[in-house]
Formats: sequence, C-alpha cells, structure tokens
Amino acid sequence: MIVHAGGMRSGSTLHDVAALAGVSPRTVSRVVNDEGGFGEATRLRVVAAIEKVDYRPNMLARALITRRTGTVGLVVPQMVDPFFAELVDGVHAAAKASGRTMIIAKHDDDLTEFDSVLETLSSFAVDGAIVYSPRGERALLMKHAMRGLPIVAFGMDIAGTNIGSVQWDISRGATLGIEHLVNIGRTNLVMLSHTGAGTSLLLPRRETAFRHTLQSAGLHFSEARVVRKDPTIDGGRAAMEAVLAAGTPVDGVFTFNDAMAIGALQALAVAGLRVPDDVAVVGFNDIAMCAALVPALTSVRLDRVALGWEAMALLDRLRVSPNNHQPVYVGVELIIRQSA
Amino acid sequence: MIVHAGGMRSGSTLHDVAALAGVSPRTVSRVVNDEGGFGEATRLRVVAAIEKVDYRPNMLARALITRRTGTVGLVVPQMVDPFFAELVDGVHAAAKASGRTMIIAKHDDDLTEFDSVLETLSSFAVDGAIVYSPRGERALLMKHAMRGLPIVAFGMDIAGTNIGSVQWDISRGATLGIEHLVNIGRTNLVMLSHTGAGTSLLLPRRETAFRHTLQSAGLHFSEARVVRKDPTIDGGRAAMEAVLAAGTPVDGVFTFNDAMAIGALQALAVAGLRVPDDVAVVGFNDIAMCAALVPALTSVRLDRVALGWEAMALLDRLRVSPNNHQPVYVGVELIIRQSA
DNA sequence: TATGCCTACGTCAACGTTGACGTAAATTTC
DNA sequence: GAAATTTACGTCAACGTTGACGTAGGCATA
Repeated sequence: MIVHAGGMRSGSTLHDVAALAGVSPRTVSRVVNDEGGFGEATRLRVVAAIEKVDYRPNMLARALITRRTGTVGLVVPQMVDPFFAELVDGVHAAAKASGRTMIIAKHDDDLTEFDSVLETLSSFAVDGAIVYSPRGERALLMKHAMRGLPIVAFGMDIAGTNIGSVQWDISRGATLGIEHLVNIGRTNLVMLSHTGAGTSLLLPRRETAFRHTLQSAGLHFSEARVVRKDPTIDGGRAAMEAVLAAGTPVDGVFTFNDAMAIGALQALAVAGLRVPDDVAVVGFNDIAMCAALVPALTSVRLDRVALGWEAMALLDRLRVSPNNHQPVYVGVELIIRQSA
Repeated sequence: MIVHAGGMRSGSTLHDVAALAGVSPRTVSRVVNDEGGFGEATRLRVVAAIEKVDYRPNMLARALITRRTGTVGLVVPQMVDPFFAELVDGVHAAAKASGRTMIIAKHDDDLTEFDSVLETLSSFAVDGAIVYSPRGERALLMKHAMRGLPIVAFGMDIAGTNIGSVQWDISRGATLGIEHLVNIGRTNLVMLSHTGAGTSLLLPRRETAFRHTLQSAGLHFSEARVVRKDPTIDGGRAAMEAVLAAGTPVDGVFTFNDAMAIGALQALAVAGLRVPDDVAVVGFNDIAMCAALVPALTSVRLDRVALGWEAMALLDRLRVSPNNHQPVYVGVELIIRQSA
C-alpha cells in the first residue's frame, strides 16, 4: 500500500517513514531517538520523511518494550482545596523542568478509587507516582510499590522497596507560627483544629506543637483552648464563634489551615473585634489567597515548589536504587503579613 | 521457566496464567474480558490461576491493538482557580459514573505546553479528551482532532471531525444576574470586568449582556460603568476602589467572576459601605466559597456536574459518528444569597 | 445417517516499537 | 598493507495482548 504523498493519515508509523526515506524502520528509530549510528545524509532524509508523513512515535508500543514513558503520575485527594491545587503546580513545575510530562489523578479520599488510580497509572507504565495518600493509607502504597511502581509519598513516614517520602516539618512550622503569637505579646492563645484527629497523620503534630510552645513560654494550656471543627471556612467560623461564645479570653488564634483562619477572620469581624489589634490570627499552609485577604493573613508557608523538586529527585533515586531512602524534609517558613 | 508457585513477580502475563491453568493464553484473555466461548470449569481454573500469580492486564499491550483504554483525558489551564478545580470534580464524577478513569493535565495557558499535553494524551490512546483551551485556541484542537483524537471543547463554538463543544449560556447567565440587580431596585449599576477582553472568548458576552440589560431596563449605560482589571481578588478590589474613588454613584455591582466579587466586597467593607444595603453585589461562576463568605455571595451558577455529563455523552457520540455535532448548552442559574 | 450448527477451545499474526546481533564498507592502527 | 576497529546500517525477535480464523467434538435437524 502506497502512502499518499503529503497525505495526513490517522497514524503513520516507523514503517511509513522508512519506506519514504528508503531505509529500514530500525534506522528511523535510531534517528528519532538520536541513538547515533546513522549518517548525516540519512538523517536528513529521515527527518524530511518524518515531517512529510507527520510521524509521531507511538508511546504505547515504545513503553511496551522499554517500560518507561517519561511520564510521572501525581495523585492527590482533590483540587478544590487550593492547598492541593498549589501542590499540583509545584510538582508540575518540577516535572516540566526535568523534561517529563505529568498526569494527575484524584481519589476523593476514597480507598477504592485510590487503588484503581494507582492501578491505572501502573498499567500506563508511568515512571513513578507522587502520591498524597488518603488518610495516610499505607497498605495500598506498599502493594503497588512491591509490584514495581516507584512511589514517593507526601507527608507520611514510609520507606521500603520502591517507596520513599517527602515531608514538611509540620511541627516546626506550627511552632514558628505559635511562637510568633507569643513574641508579639499575645498571652491568651487559642487553636482552631481539625475534627478528624484520629484519621489524619498530619494533625496531632500541630496540636502537640501548640501545647509544647505554650508550656515552654510559661503560658497556661488547657484543653478548652483547642476547638476542633471541619477544616473549612465554615468550620473555622463556627470554631471562632464557639470560642467567643464561651467567653474564653483570646488575643491570639492559630489555625489548622488557612480556610479555618478565613472563617475566624469572618467571625471576628462580625463580633466587632479588630485584627490584629484585638486578636491576632496565624494560618497554616499559606495558600495564595492569604495575601489577598483584608487583613492579609500571616501564615506558615510550606514550600510546594521545593516539595515538587524533592519528590522528583527522590523518584529518580528510587529508580536507581529502590531501597533505603530516608524521608526528605523541605523548608517551612512563617510569612508575616497584617493579621499577626 | 517455571513460575514460582504463589510468588509475586513484578509482572505476570497471560502466558503465566495460561501455563498454570493448562489452557492457551487466548482463552485466558477471553475469560479476562468476559468474551464468552469458554466453559465454566475452565473459567474457574483460569480465575484461580489469575489470583495465584496476581495477574494484571497490561494496558499498553491491550491498547496497542484495540486503540482503546477506557480512559479520558481532561485538560484545564490550571487548578488554583477553584472554578477549574470544581470543573474537574464535575467531569470526574461523570467519568466515574460511566466506568472510565480520568487523567488530568494542565497547560497554564501556554500553547506549547497545551500541544504537548494533547500529544501525550493522544500517544497514551485515551478514548477522548475534554479540553478547556488556552485563550480559545482552535488550531491545535483541530490538528489533534484530525489526527484521530476525539475532543470535546469547553466554552467555545467549534465543530468538525472528531470535535464538538459543550457550553454554558454565558449571555443568559449574565443577564440573569444583572436583571436581578435591576429587579431589587438598583439603578446605578457597575460592572467589574476582565482586562483581557480581546483574548478570552467568554468575556465579551458578559459585557454585552450588561449593556443590553441596562438599556432594556431603561437605565443609562456609559463606558465609565465598566471597569476592567485582572480577574482576581486583588483585581476586583482595585476595580471597586477605582469606582469609589471616581465618585461614580453605585448601588449594584456585577462582576466577571467570583474572585473579583470577593475583592469588591473587601473594598466596600473598607469604605464602610454595607452589602447589600448600600451596594448589592452579584458574582459569576458560583464557586463553593461563595456560600461561605460574609455576606454570602449571590452568584450565577454554571452547572459543572451537568457539564461533565454532557461532555462525556458528547464524547461517546463523537466516537460513534465523528461529524456534525451541534454545540451542547447546559443550564445556568442565579443563586440568590445575601449579597444581592 | 448425513448435514448443519454451535460450543469451546487453539493457532497464528499483528499492533509499533526497540534490544540483540549480524555485516559490509570505511577508517584507523601498527 | 594486513589486521583491527569503527561506522552505518539491516534483520529478526520480542514486549503482552487481541482479531481473524481454524477445528474437533457434541447436538439438533432433515
């Protein structure tokens, strides 16, 4: 069958190019992959032929043999929370810089969905997966890692064959935020925390830091100073309202995340309290919106770009030697704005 | 080579299963795909063997032949804007319900990145792509569609072989929002719009609706009543401040999107104006956060779940017959809350 | 009883590419 | 100038799966 000159077929192959250039498909492959082992004149003919038939390599066929695709998978619970959306951006930047394409998947904190997502990535032969596990789930991670998928997990201590982790030092971040409240002279601190203490691995560290920092500052800690609600704007507002309604004296608030801080700001405004004059507020995560709030929110920044880089680098190391990789920690930093 | 009984190999194949079950690989394939043409006793042996060697079909090999993967690609500019994050959710729900897995990619409004993303999806043989094109770019869409990738584009009028579109009736949505301001007795309306009028296809419709609605309500329209800034919180705040600084009389504000509305609320609060008593505000898109604001934001809701469904359904129709598909419109609705 | 059809498989090639290996000609080395 | 090496290719098989087709045996039908 003759390839119609200049015609755009739905898919041309190495064979089409080879026929047109008068060489073997293997040589075309060498040119495409720049393997060397071909002459300049040949290269030019092949390149011209590739152009003419609009040849694109078939990743499926290639990956079937090489078992590599130049693609990394990123798995997050969701993207509606800007924290994860910005995390995606950080990893995406790192992937792009290292010449890889990235495909994203979400699991909505559903274990079945999570499993099937890892399965899909695995069956597409991605070079590795960077994963924010639902509720710190480990078993499924281990399973897929053992089957041969290199995995970097966020925010959890896990290690083993084909698996490593990248984390922020949450405790230190929380301590930074709380110490700042102490340093600016606040003595009646309250923490607005996350209901699901038992299910999130990240949670207890912030509360622990709160307790310890208060104690080492010589301030009184009591359980009444920790209020737990949903980690949302509404949850933050409700928590702040509860604190005010209970009459707890308060001049400083530290929140589980920025959404709760936004809710707290709302409740304080409604109550006629000024921020930071009457009450100082420190958020956590430093989502982009923090800077656009009135007053702009002081928050603990978790460096998402650095996290993306470290995750990508760890993935590379896993592919070289799949074992014995220590958790990697990336920087946290307090961004001081108007609210505290 | 003998398969070690019960051993977990990095990848078992149809051949391993077949050897263990004492049948041909083709028969195992029939069982796996439930094609029929096998006896119950055979099926049981095969299933047991699959279990024992932990067999997983290799999607690459399968897709290489069938050219189908049961996977759809979703391409969006970014996910930091909650509007897109919620769009992802809508499509994801539809994909899940129709038994497909979804992979997501982002292009950051970069044409090169956009091209390479479509290339990647194409080379992974996704069954189709659902795409929010950067700045309404058409040529690249047509190119990839012509090469055989079924594409559903969001929010732009486009049709052709392997390509169709799904849209909201932006004009109607804008009209709903503006008429609401008129209906509650506001006569001095202002629109906070998007700077990049020339580059976004969606933009002019809202401004046109603003002009037409004012005129048909017998209200005075002047260019001074449209202020254009970045479609962000900061942009919205700046635009609102500009309106107030100019001394333009205003008791109703319609914004390009919710982020700008949030900025407007901030500026109004700083200026000591009450919402909605002094100034009513209507946003656009109805991102989830609208309900959590104080005051809760009245906004034009674009049904993202319905959009996901329609996109998925259109993709199916494209696969059956690749031509002559009219743009599909999905509902818009005004959600009235406290701000107007 | 011969014919036709259905069931339950097996065989073989193909999808598009790359790894392993072979080889003739050109080039370098001693 | 013969031997060794390198260059520039080609050939063949394999990756793991499915489509197309073949076939032996069982069963119903004429």
